[in-house]
Amino acid sequence: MPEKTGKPDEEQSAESRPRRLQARGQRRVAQLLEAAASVFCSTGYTAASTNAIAREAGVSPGTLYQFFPNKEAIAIELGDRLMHEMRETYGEALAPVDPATPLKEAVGAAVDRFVDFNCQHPVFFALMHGPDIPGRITEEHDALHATLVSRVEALLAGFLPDAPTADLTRTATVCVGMYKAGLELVLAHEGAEREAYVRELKNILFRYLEPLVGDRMAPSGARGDRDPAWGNTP
Amino acid sequence: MPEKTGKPDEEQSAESRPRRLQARGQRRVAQLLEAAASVFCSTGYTAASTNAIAREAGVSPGTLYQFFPNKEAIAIELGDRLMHEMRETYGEALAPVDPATPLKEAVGAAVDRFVDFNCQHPVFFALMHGPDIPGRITEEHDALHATLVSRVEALLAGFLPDAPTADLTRTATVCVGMYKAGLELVLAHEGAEREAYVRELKNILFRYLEPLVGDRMAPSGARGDRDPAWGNTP
DNA sequence: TCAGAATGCGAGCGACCACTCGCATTTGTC
DNA sequence: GACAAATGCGAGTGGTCGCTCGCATTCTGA
Repeated sequence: MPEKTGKPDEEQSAESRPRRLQARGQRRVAQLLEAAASVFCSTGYTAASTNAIAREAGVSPGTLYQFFPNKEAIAIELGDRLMHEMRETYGEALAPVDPATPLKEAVGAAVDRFVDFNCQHPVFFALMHGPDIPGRITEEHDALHATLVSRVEALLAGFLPDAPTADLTRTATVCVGMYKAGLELVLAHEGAEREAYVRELKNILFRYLEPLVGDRMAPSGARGDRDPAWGNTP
Repeated sequence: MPEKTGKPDEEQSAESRPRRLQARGQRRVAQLLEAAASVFCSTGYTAASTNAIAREAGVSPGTLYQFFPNKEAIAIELGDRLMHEMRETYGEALAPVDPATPLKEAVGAAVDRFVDFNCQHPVFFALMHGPDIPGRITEEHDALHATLVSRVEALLAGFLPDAPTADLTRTATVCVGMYKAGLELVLAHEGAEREAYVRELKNILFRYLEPLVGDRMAPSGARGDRDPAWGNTP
């Protein structure tokens, strides 16, 4: 629809933005993305209306469509920017794990990184876990998910070279699933309680993996040195 | 609503169903609920259109509204029937736990019960976890969630009488959250792989709780008798 | 047998939403 | 200053969806 008459000058397919964004335009785009993040966060993707996003940004619906060809493109641009910032902040390989680090610290560091990012960008969780989101976002989410799983799988393979691949994949999938569930709990609380849930998430993952990895990675000798169970302040 | 609350004089507020359902009508209701379950399962609540439900049931939209006042009522009736069947199957107190049973068996039995139910009624999960569902369903879900949390909390309190209430609540919340995430993984697989995920879910919960409960409930003596790690067939 | 209730239909209504169009205003560039 | 491009507006358009209405058919009970 956005393409006009069938003239042979084929620019980029269906680009609705002007060829060059002025400073004002870039400001508008940022403004609109911020508003979209807010609306997506509070109502989810499908329930968010483009008119509501425009209103939140203080512009008219027409202005919104001056910069985005459709509603999906807003979510995609938002997702792309978040993804980019994530990779930029935490390196190209998400949460690279050195096989020499003790399991406890590896888990703790990975959890801290991702929790930090999600706490600073709550819309990321909303976009990646909404059950209604459109195609492109789902692709990005699936890609991220696969990356996470295969990375955890690789870490586990270093500890368990003899384990069947199917078991490794399953364990990695479980880890990522538990991380997501824990992240939801973390984001649902604030302050000290949030920190407590972060600790519990680390406990979950560590205790799940510890018997698989074995004593090789246990920080001290006997397994009897039980964790303080409640409220071990890091 | 199958049971009519005893209102003496005034007509029930906005009751669209006929006063007495004939056999045909009861069949239609069951048919419509089954169709709704199918549509809700595949598209979620909000994306499911009443016309699609009617079409799936092989009736006209008007017929659907002969038996349900609105779309929400369909989901509510479905939720009520599932809730009722759940309580009927597993007893009024959901998964009642005898404080004398070992932790491992208690966790295993509870997980098995709920997994069985959710595998037989996949729409239950869809209804209870959709982010878009209307008020009444959310209330029911919250009630079920609170029941689960408080029940786990009570179980933990039996093992840890000295622990602060906030910690008990948090641990119970984590357990329920992990159970939900595990259930999602279980439902996403089939056959042998599904059973493997069930075992992993039990492992997750057991290993998380074991260090809290302590050796008191460990089945055998030394903690060195590690689980076979992979594929312990119960 | 027959009145009235229950069941069934499907076109259509109103509301909402993603998105468009014509036109006015501002900005960059020469 | 002049011109084009970029920006901005908001009523309007087409489509979907929840739901209604009038009317036809089938069943129940006396």
